[in-house]
Amino acid sequence: MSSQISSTTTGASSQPRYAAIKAHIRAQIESGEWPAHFRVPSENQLAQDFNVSRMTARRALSELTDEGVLMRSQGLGTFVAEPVPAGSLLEVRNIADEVAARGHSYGNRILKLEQAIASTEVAVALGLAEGAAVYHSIIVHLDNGLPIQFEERYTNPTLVPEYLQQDFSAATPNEYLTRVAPLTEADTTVEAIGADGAVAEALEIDKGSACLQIWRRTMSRAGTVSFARLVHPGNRYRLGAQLRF
Amino acid sequence: MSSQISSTTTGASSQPRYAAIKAHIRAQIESGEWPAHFRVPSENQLAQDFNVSRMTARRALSELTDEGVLMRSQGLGTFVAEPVPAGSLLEVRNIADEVAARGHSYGNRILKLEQAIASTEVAVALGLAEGAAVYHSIIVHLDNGLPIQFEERYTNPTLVPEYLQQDFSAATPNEYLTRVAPLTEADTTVEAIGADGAVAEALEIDKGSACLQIWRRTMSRAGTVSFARLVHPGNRYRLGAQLRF
DNA sequence: TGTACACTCTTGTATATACAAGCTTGGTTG
DNA sequence: CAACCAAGCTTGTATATACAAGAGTGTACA
Repeated sequence: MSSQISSTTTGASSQPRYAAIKAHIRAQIESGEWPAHFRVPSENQLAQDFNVSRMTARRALSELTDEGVLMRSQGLGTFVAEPVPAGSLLEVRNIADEVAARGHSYGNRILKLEQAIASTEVAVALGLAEGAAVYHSIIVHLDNGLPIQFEERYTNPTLVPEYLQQDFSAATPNEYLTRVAPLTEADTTVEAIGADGAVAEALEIDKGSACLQIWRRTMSRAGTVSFARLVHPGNRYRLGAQLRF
Repeated sequence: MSSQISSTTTGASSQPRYAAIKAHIRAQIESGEWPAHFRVPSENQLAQDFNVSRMTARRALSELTDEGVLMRSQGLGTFVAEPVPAGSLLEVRNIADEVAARGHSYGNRILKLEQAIASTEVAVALGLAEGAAVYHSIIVHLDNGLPIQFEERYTNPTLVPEYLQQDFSAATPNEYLTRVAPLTEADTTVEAIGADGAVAEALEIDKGSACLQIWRRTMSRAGTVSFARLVHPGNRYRLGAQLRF
């Protein structure tokens, strides 16, 4: 075949060729032509359609995947990703409820559930003495099987002595804590970070990829109940907050 | 030349080869061996050192660049990026001061400065009637010449009638507004978004790449002064907030 | 009937090669 | 001395090719 449209060697007159392919795919998605879960043409198909090599078509698909627009899986194909879900910061809502509200299935993986010794930072946050015993849990929350939150939590054992005995596959820590110690106040800190090793592995993303990290200290009438670090993959979450000061 | 260490064709026994190169570079940076602005070995050099092709070495460098670890520029080389600067959400600080506090040079580009008609959304935010006249400005703020904030702002002309006459290359809108209408309150919303076309162009990043977007409505005793949308490239900014409720 | 195997399509990794284009350096020339 | 130009480095784009590995399909054989 084939037309051999213009120059064989590139030249990059103005924009690279893979950009045109990316733009085309984006347009199809934005116009609604290709809905979520739609199967995108294969690398070879795109290469043929746009008269470029497979590696060039591949680059377009790879970049869109990095940007969260597409999802790929070896042997199956490339698919339009779901739009990023939106979560709320202000209401300290249960992540399981958020997922359910989207009509998705909720799941979690309990990576750690133990008693530990408070570091200086944790002790200060919980209002305990350094070296005091605290409960430490690490849980990954799943939305349709896909990790969307890494939760590392330190809990005050004097206020919630039965924390370690809970079945967190049934009710999330947040749900349990708000039930046994109704919260009156919370400090929250938001930042954008690159995933470290442990987080990257747990969330099944590349080390260093962008995440939203939330630090939250929840307080009840009796004192500081819990100190949590919540990390969301940037690609799979969106976060809104109304702050007032 | 060459050793031809093992198999010519890949095999991908466990981890891809570019991962080893990425890990090596990360290790050098984390150990402090390669400080910010350090010039990383070239693609050809790495290819030789690790006994891979240039394209494989290139992949390692490209991915680390996407992740914000490195910076590349054609003709010059590849360099270790500065750690992402941290900004504050709570204190509504002047972006110029933030930049100066880091010892960097501040600059800006004024893309738009005009009178406009309030859309429904803007009218509601500013407490004006739909269709009322508002001042509209778009400014890009630069840190050492690199765009770090896209600021789109709607200002209430009844409270700040001389807004359009200001020289915003000398004092940022924020600085001017806090001087003429001391703020008493602010609503802020934070979310992670993919850059749209206009933002991507202004911030010199790829369309769709991750950004922190802040909506902020500032109020003074006399009423709502201004409604701003601030977009930071995720790679070049970090944001902290203490929320309380 | 049912299991195993081969075939085919997909994405993933890796290489060798070519040329484009940006920046620095050094030499040549006016 | 200054201006210009060529050489040599860098990264950026593009191709053709090869093999690896995951997933589905269908056929042949026990």
